[in-house]
Amino acid sequence: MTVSEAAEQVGLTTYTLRWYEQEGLVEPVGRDSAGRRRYTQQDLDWLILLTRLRRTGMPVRDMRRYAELAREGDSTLAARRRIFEAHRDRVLARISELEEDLKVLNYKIEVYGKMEQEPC
Amino acid sequence: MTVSEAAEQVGLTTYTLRWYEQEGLVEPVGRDSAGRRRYTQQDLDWLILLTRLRRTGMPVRDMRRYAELAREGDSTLAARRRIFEAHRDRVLARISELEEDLKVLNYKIEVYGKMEQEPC
DNA sequence: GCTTGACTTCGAGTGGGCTCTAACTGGAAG
DNA sequence: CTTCCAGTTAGAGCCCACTCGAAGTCAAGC
Repeated sequence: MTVSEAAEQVGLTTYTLRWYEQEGLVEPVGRDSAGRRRYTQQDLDWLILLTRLRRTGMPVRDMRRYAELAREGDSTLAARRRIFEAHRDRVLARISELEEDLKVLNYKIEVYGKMEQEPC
Repeated sequence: MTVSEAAEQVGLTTYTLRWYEQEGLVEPVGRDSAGRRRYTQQDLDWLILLTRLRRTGMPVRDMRRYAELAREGDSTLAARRRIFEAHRDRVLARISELEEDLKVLNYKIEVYGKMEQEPC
C-alpha cells in the first residue's frame, strides 16, 4: 500500500504520515525497489491506534514514548499498560468535563429560546 | 477586582486575560483612576462562559464572532442560540468519539494485562 | 521622598502539530 | 524516447493560542 493509500485509509495526509515516521511514532516503513514506502496492514493498524491516541488528546511526545516502549518488546508490556491506564483516566476526566460544559450549553440554549419568545 | 484576582478566579493567566480583551473576546474592561483594569462580577461571568466554550474546543475565532453578536444586543439572540446549538452538536459528537476511543483503550489495557500474566 | 511591586502597552517569541516548497528520482503509459 | 505522475528528502513556513520581555506608570508603605 502506497503512502497516499495509507493516508486515505487512516485519515491523515501523506505529509503527516512521513512526519510521524520522522518523529519516531512509526518505525521506518518498508520500501519498494524504488525507495517508496509500502505500508502493510500492521503499519495501518499501528497508525489507526496512533490516531486514536492523538484524537483523545495524547501529545505527540507521549505517543513517541509509547512507540519507543513498543519497539523494545514484551519487557515493556506493564509500562505500556500503565500509560494506557493513565491516559484512560484523562479521557474519562475529559468526558466528564465535556458533559459538565454541555449542561451549561443546554441551559444557555434554553434561556436564549425563552428570551426570543418573550423578550424582557 | 484586579486582573490578577480575576485571572485566579477564572483559571487563566493575566496575559491571557489582556489578550482576550485585545482580541475582542471581552469588551474593554473598566479602569480605575490609574488606568488599571477592574473586573466586575459580570466580567467574570462572561469570562467563565468563554473558558467553557474554549475548553469544549471552540476556536478563538468563533468565540470572537459570538462576542461580537452579544455586543450587538437582543437582535442577535437567535443567531447566538444557533451558534450554541451547532456547538452543542459538536460537543456531543466529540463525546461519542471519545467514548469509542475509550473502548479501544480499555480493550488494549485488558490485552496487556493478559499478556503480562501468560506471555505467548 | 524613595522603594517596591503590581499594573500598563506594544511587539516579539514560543510550542505544538502539522503543512508545504523545492529539487530531484524512478517507473509506467503513449 | 518523452512525458507524466507519484513518490523521495531536507528544510522552511504556518496557524493557533498563548506567553513573555521591555520599558514605563502609579499608588501604597516605610
